[in-house]
Amino acid sequence: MNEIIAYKDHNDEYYDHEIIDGVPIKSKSEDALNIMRHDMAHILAEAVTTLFPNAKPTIGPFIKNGFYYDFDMENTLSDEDLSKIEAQMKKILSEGRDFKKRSVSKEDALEIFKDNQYKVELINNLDNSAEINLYDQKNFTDLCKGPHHSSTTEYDANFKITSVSGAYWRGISTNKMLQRIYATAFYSERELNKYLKNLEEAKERNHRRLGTDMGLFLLTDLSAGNVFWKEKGLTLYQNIEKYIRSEQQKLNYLEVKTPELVSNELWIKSGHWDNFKENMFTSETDNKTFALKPMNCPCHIVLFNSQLITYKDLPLRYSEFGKCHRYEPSGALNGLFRVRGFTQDDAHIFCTGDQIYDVCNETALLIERVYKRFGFEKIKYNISTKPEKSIGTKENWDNAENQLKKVLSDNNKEFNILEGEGAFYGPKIEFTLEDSLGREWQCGTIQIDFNLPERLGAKYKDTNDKNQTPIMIHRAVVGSLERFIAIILENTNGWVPLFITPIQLAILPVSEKFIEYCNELNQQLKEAGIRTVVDGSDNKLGYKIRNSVSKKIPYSLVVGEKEIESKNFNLRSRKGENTSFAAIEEFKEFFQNN
RNA sequence: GCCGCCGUAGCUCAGUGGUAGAGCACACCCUUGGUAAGGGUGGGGUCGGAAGUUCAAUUCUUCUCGGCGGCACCA
Repeated sequence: MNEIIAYKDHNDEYYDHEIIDGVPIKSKSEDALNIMRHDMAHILAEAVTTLFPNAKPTIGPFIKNGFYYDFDMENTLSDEDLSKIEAQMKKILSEGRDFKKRSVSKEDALEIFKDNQYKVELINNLDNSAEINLYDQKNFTDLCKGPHHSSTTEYDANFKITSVSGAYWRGISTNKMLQRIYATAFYSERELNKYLKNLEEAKERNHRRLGTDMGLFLLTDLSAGNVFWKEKGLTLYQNIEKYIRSEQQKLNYLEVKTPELVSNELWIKSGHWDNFKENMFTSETDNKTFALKPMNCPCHIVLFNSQLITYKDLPLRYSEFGKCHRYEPSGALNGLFRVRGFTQDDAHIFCTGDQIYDVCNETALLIERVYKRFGFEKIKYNISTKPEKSIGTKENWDNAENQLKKVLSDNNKEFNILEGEGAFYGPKIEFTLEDSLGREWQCGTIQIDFNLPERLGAKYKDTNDKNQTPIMIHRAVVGSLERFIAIILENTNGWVPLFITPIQLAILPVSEKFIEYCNELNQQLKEAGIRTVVDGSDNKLGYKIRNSVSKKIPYSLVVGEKEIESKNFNLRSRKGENTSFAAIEEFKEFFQNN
């Protein structure tokens, strides 16, 4: 079967009829899958309205991996309700449904949906000249522009309701909250199961669980959204910091540390007080108002302004692992992904307009290098351009945008342009990495700023001894260290790269007799900079191995009579593979090089 | 902040209108062991917090704090 079921335009917008320059959508294609998912949304709506006649369907689009439908209804849906709905959907599918398109006048449409204020609102928002389409199926009619398959009998639909949650009507927080039913759907049961398994896997890899099991950090209600780092977690954190620092030093960054608590005088000047006062932690002391810094940039400009800077000093790169605090709404907090106290691997580079290319180029390469080192190979790039409301001249914007584009294209990177998505103060590149479960995380950013240096009075002397305002480039590589640690943990299921892992090697004495030898060995290895631990417990070897593997220690070293006699040591990987070393010195090298 | 669900031992979780239980972990004892769990004994919980209903609340109700899934937000 390869028939045409719909068309799409070049913005991937779907149409139920042929359009100029349209691309046909063949059955069973990726696009057809989306259409099938939208079909399923209608099936879901029929099931819900059958079981709950008072439920008012609102909108129900397809989304990545599935679809949802929002309903306004009296009773809140329980898990049992969801099972019932799922069963009802299966029943409907076994009967099969045809989707029949019908065009009606606005008056007729308003009459048909008169009991559903949401559909009425949608109809009233339609262009008066627009054709109003309905899709009829047995027991259900929806206002819908389509397209749909002509019948559910054209494919197998394997679906599962995954969750129910609240969602504002039209996504506006002052509107009524509706109940959104999420579901996933695929053609084959195999694909469905694969997807569900992936969801399970993601749950298993949850960084909160890993953090607890591995003894990395503590999250407690004593300070919601702030992390208590335990010694192992801090080791991880410091190793990440150390590596990024070493890379930055190669690029002549000047690492600084600015106060966490700063007078609101600075935030008023920078404009943050006006815009984000409600989201800042403040303190009244000595009749003055202070705020915990929500970002580092104004502080770096304070440092910049404290000295006489000339064109010879540019580009000037201030970096800081800056601890910032933002009052995030309670519902936004999410493990280490979204916290109130976080550390940015921040830097601000002051430069001239001519230096934008070089600075952004070195930064883009830095970001890529760092991601690779942490095991992320797939990176996506977006460039956000001038929004409607912005400051700075058109010329400056064009220059900056072109330089950003040139950086990426010169490095043979494909990128998307997000028109008008830039900040009001300048364009940016965003770096998004993809993890081993296919999830995407936006981490790095390079942002050009035409505003803040001017606003805070930053100046440098040019070759004519005239004062000029520098351009400032904000950049972050991993973004928030806290969040990045969560990403790394979930990406690797706790098997973080060897050079940052808190404990690299567990030394396992075969019996009590060898503990002393192991302790000496441990001391030697520690002095060589290897992070080791001795398991001197009264357990059998198999148990010790199991234990060190479950604590995510990547290597173990079994030490007994055999090893001590022969001086031949086997480094055991977590998978049980052994690498033989003729002397301890040899694997010092192994750890230092990995 | 909003909607829904949840909060019981260090961890994962069971359970009940009559003040609690398992597995793992931990301690001690036996075992001195060779590559993913040897055996025994034992300690440990104001059942998130406050108030209410009740003869009696961990269990029911309300409030509150926190967590999770979304929505909204994210300089």
